[in-house]
Amino acid sequence: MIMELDYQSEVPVYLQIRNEIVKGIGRGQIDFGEQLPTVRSLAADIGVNTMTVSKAYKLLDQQGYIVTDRRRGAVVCAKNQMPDFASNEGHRKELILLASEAALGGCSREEFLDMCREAYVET
Amino acid sequence: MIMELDYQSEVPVYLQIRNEIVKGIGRGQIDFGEQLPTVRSLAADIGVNTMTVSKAYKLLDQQGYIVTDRRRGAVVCAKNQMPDFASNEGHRKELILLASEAALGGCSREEFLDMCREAYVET
DNA sequence: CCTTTTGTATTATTTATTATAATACAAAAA
DNA sequence: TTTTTGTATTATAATAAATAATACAAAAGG
Repeated sequence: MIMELDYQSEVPVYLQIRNEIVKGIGRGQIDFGEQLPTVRSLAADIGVNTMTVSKAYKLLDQQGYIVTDRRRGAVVCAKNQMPDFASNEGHRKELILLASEAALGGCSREEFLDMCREAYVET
Repeated sequence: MIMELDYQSEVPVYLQIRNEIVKGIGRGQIDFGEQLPTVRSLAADIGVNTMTVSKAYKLLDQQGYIVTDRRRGAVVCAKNQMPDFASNEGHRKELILLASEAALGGCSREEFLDMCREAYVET
């Protein structure tokens, strides 16, 4: 599994792993129902501790992106079981902050929306 | 100065202060060129340590939102001096992650753009 | 049966971050 | 001269992040 990590980033590694997997599912590089690599193999691949990957998987499980099972490993949920976006108040607040920064940073509403449109990849 | 802080949040207090000020400027609640409260008064207002507010001001200064001066205090920059948004790669990556989560979470591209449009308040 | 594999729990340790506290400083303004 | 400004300093405490080594329960494969 390809995974771009930035060890200089202020974003913790386990969160970066979580984010990369979410983007992978969103882009279609990881399929719904697909079995993720085991924590041990992924940890070896990217050169981090087993528990760091486990922490990422646990978070993905808690957020409803995957189901982890001691016996079956980690499996991506079905499309219709993914966590709802519109009802997530945290995401709304993130968008408001980003939009504020955009407005201050010289982006008109339409320019901002163009960037948002570009960020959303149709599957 | 009104400031909503969540001490249960995983976002550090100094970052929340920074974010609230950026949103305040973006919403027009804080004017360009306006003098911000002193670190001591804001710290007393919201009940945190002086250095916590100082850290927020220092970050805002480094990012180009305000100018701090030992003698003149903290002053919001002019509109045309605000940090550029479109060229900020970090913001692009944030948008891509959000868009991925939106796509997985049942938001069509248009629904996602509606949320983005709603988040951007015209001044 | 036995071995392997699974995610995770546990314990210990190290490092970095966050926040508080009390003090101090340089320099402009009053 | 005194006050006010942001910030530097030093110390301390609490929390978070990452590593390390080990262990466990339970299913799967042989």
